[in-house]
Amino acid sequence: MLGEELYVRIARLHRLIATDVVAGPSVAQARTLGRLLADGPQRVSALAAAERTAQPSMTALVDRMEKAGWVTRRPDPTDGRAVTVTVTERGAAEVAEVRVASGRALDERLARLSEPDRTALRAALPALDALLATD
Amino acid sequence: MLGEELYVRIARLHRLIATDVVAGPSVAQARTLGRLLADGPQRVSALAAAERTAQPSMTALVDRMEKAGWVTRRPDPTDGRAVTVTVTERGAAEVAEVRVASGRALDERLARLSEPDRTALRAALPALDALLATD
DNA sequence: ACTAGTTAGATAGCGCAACTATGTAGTAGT
DNA sequence: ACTACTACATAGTTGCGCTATCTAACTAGT
Repeated sequence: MLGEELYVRIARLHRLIATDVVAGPSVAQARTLGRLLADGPQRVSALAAAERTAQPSMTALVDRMEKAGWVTRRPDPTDGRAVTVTVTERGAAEVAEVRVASGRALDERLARLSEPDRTALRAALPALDALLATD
Repeated sequence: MLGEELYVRIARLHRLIATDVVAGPSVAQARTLGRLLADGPQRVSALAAAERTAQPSMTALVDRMEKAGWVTRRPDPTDGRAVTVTVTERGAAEVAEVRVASGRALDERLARLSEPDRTALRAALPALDALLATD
């Protein structure tokens, strides 16, 4: 089955990219910052749902990113319970940097592959997106 | 750059498969059990190197798997310092089960994709392996 | 053979990321 | 106004990673 084949490879690849991260936001933080940059400021609960985590997990994640100065919490003017998480300029710069750095680490590995292999990976990107969209 | 594109998707996919895991070995444990099944009993340090973790991390991972009854530690007869980690029958059964289960969860998602998307993913498997082999 | 250095693994102690259960406000419905 | 629900925070646990350090055992050099 394809699922079984993919499962192991994704697990190992994740380990690979997590190891290559040197500084700045962790993988989970980069994931969340990326989401915030793509979709704009959001509530904690909306972020948690988007990232498929429990709400307390997201609260903690936002805590750490706020402490690092990458996001800010702002009270929602229309709802006193809600909090809006926004990426700061420093956060945006940081995520751009870590993306380039992690991308470069991966690119160095990709450079050692054959051209057909790289083509196959490039061709699989839309399929990966479709897979991620299955909710 | 391709690396940047892949980076984010792998991170999200990992989150996806980790969320789908219901019981049994975690992703890290399944990864290590799979390695042990593929390459046979190994020392802790060999496992750590293969899984790209620090040796104390692997000691802890083996601790948890040993407690769960999935592996055993045995003294190496030729080297008094070394320990050989072996998968138990229960461990082998468990990893087969979790692979099928996780594979199935992914397969359910894959079933919702288009045939060309599935073909593209299947075609990318060798490239993923090549990427994993870049050490 | 003895000492010095190296290697294998375990331990201690840390941080991050996830979870469940629960608490505390604020909002909304009747 | 009371009740129910919702949004977030807090407490406490677990898993997985790390570095620094310890002990025991092996290896080499004299």
